[in-house]
Amino acid sequence: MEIDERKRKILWAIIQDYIASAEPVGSRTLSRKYDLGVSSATIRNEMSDLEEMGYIEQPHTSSGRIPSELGYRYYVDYLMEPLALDQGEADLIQNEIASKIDEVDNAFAHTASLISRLTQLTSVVISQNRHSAIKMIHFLPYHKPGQIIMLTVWDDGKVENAVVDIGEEVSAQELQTLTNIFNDKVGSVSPGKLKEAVLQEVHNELVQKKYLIDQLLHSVDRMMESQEEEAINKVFYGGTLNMINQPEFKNFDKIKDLFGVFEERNKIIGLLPRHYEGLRVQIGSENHEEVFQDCSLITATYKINGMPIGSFGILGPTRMDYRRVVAMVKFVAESLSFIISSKTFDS
Amino acid sequence: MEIDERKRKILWAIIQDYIASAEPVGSRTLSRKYDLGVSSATIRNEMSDLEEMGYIEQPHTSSGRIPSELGYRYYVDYLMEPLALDQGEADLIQNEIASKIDEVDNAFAHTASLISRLTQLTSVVISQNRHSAIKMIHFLPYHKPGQIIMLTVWDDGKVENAVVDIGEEVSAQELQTLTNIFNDKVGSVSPGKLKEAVLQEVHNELVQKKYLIDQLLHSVDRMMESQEEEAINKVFYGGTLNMINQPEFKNFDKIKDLFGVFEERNKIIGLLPRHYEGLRVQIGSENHEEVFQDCSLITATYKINGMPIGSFGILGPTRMDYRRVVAMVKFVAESLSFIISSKTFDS
DNA sequence: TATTAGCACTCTAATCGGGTGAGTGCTAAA
DNA sequence: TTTAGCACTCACCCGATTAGAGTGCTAATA
Repeated sequence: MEIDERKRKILWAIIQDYIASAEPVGSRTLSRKYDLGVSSATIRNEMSDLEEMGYIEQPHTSSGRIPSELGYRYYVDYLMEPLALDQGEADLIQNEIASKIDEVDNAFAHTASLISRLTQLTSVVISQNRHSAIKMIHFLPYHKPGQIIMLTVWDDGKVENAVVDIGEEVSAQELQTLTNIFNDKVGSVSPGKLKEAVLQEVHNELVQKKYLIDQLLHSVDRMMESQEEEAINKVFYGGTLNMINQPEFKNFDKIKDLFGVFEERNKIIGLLPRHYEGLRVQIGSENHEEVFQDCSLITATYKINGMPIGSFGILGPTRMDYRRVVAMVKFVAESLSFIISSKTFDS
Repeated sequence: MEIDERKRKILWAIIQDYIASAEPVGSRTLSRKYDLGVSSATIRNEMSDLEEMGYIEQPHTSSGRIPSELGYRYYVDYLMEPLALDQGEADLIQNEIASKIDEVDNAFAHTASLISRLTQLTSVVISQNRHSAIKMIHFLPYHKPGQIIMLTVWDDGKVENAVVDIGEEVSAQELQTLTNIFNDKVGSVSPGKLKEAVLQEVHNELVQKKYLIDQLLHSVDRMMESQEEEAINKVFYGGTLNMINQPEFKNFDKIKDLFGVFEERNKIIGLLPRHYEGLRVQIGSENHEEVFQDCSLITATYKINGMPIGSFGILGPTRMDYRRVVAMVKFVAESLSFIISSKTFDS
């Protein structure tokens, strides 16, 4: 059997109506509310066909039909005409991102919150801090004996500091010397070869400080490790509570499971795209997380100067307004890309 | 009317039973399960008295009785005998805190999570970072022109850094000079007088850098402000989802309101004690937050070297096991105080 | 041949009424 | 003062009934 124009129209109408009402849609409702030009009996026949083809299903005999996952998929791929975001909303989003961009984490958190307010769904931002390399190191005195401050500047512009134990007193002068030695090497040598390179430089009066230098090299290693760990993605949610309002989640166990997943940040990260750059619509069981069986997840990656560095997504019940949400996700990902790129252009 | 020994016993039994079962307690249940030495009819009479006195109430005629807030209050104040924490649990808690103490925030988060697992309730830690003063400042070169790194060491040992715009190129040499000037003053002068003191020092070749110095002073101010903002209490929750399991919260609106309050961190802060040092038991409407009308909140402050720096609390339905929770809160607050104090002894 | 009106049928959700059980309050006897 | 006994109340469960929305099928129609 083939899906002809009339079937398409009916499927479209069923999905429209179901998205709005969350109730199974019957043939009479369709013939009344949508201008299909045929009687409810004809619609019934067509619906019967659509059901056989798997696009819609009946919760029980003698109830109206609801879209199946396949139905939503067809809708998203072929029926849904693109929607331009309302200008007011677009401005709102861009302002929100732009005004908070100085504190990037802050910008993410606020964006997630704003989008969830606009959609009444749950939004999530994942920021994948990419690894970076050390560009400059400073060793500075600290007021506790046997400890110094190590300050590192990274090639993405980030500055980090740590207090490190070195077990002996070192004068400001010596720290300066060490700083110079490390800085000479750190920019020009690969991280693995730093140790070797630094040790080459150690001669004369510094030989007796061999132990100290080992300590420092060790601290640098640790700092790099901890940076890598931090680079593990950060997750920002907005409007998780909105899920409680969705009729498909009027069930305590579901809510509990859902919030449980929200708390396990790693799971969410696994569900959002990392490298894929386009827009992704995952419907129902297409996303492999049990609690999200009744959900759809629309995601896109955002980029800095063309390189994907994180993703943005909106989560809601499969019965969501795909048109609007898709437009929203696209726009947010683009705005994030644009604004973050423009801010870090000179890095 | 006076509350005599028998009434006390009956009230005690009612509360015990209700805490365990979450069901209204009837006179027959009491006479069967508790060895009160009188018939159910007598208990009925006594219960009638207790109700008149306001210690218990009836959800509806012909149901059993449940404790009123006054009843819980009486129980907590006069009936409940103290409970020693199970040794295994005590060890578990201390290990958890001790093993995570290097990252204080981490220790708080894990402690909250552990306690909520042990009690099946929600736990919350508030850490009030006290304000501190700058002890040392370094100005260092940054790789973007017109910007430098400002590194501040605070008198509680914390080290912070920030990249600041200064709008002009400054040599490493000049930065060193400025660092020296600022450092001379910053330790010895009150923050308000820093500006004055620094400017006094500015003569000769530095006069032409007046604008630069203004910029730096401004940055220092901003850093102090932002530190103060951060010093606003941090909140760590554990087991917020446990509230969903409580029969008194089998209601979507309540759950939603509750989680809404959890998200508004400031509200929680307002509910926990800041300066009060002992143990506080707030029952039902004793805590002035509408959503917590059916909750009790048991809190205690923890201290560093005798000075309260935060608080720990457990939130649950009014029908909670006060004996156990009180013991738990006491123990956690003491452990936090002890372990944190011992770690920061030399600060 | 495609469409439609009509009708019997199905299933859910809401409503109603009786029965059950836990519990109370009151009264009168111990 | 305590207790046994009894009438009464109320929530809750269960089954039957009904209303309503919707379907599938059939036969008539264009």
